[in-house]
Amino acid sequence: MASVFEIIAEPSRRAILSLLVSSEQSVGQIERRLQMPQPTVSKHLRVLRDAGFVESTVDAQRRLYRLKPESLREVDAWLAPFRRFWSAHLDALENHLDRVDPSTTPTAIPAKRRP
Amino acid sequence: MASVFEIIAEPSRRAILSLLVSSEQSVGQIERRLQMPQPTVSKHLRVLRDAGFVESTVDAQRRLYRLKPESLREVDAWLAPFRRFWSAHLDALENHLDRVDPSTTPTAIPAKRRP
DNA sequence: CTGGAATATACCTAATCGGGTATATAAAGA
DNA sequence: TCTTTATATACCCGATTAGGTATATTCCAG
Repeated sequence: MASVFEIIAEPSRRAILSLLVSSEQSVGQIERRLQMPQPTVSKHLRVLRDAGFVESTVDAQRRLYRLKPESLREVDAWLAPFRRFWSAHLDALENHLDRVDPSTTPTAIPAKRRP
Repeated sequence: MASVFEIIAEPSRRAILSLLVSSEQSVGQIERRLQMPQPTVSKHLRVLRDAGFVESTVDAQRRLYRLKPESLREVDAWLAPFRRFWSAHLDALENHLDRVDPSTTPTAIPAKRRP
């Protein structure tokens, strides 16, 4: 299981992560709250732990899992260049780039917008 | 191909999206820039278009693809609750703990540390 | 030390997905 | 018209993966 993006592609894993936002939880609590079988929970937690999304401490027979959200920064960072698109003027870009000549390499990267 | 998260789980698709940040590109341009075979590019573009990540206009035989990044807002929104974790103060977490839903409270609540 | 609770893991299977190749379609140019 | 360019799609295949079931392990209670 390679990338951060593949980890959070799984709905159950996102649910687990979101659940852990509020507080740390034992496997059994996650199991009951998310209504999924225990082996499924454990398996996803294993993936999340290997990827550095969560960490666990031992509490008797229980394992308490808590969030370690540094990994999600990678997603946040990847998202950054796209934020400027939905933050404001998108239409000027669309209209102006309609006539781009694609015959040769389009190494020219247009800046955001030129007033 | 269901969720936004599954769409961007694919490295090639993320590469295409990142490439389109600078400007719209034809299929051939994407093919050359990312060094991937044309059917692969077309297939990923199809997925991205169906998911609303890109849109295309016809330019003679070419198709020009441009970003339509509204879909990525969903990722951004999902990420929001986690940002408070890596943005310094841990005490914001405790405010969040008040929002724990007690309706699905499991039978055994560990009395570890509850005020 | 025996039984039960909590968690992890091994195994199998079905479904999905991405890459590769070949081909279809459409438009431009000779 | 015939050819070339540009893109889309159909098909097959190998790899990955998530779910389900059963079992192993660990720890507490009696």
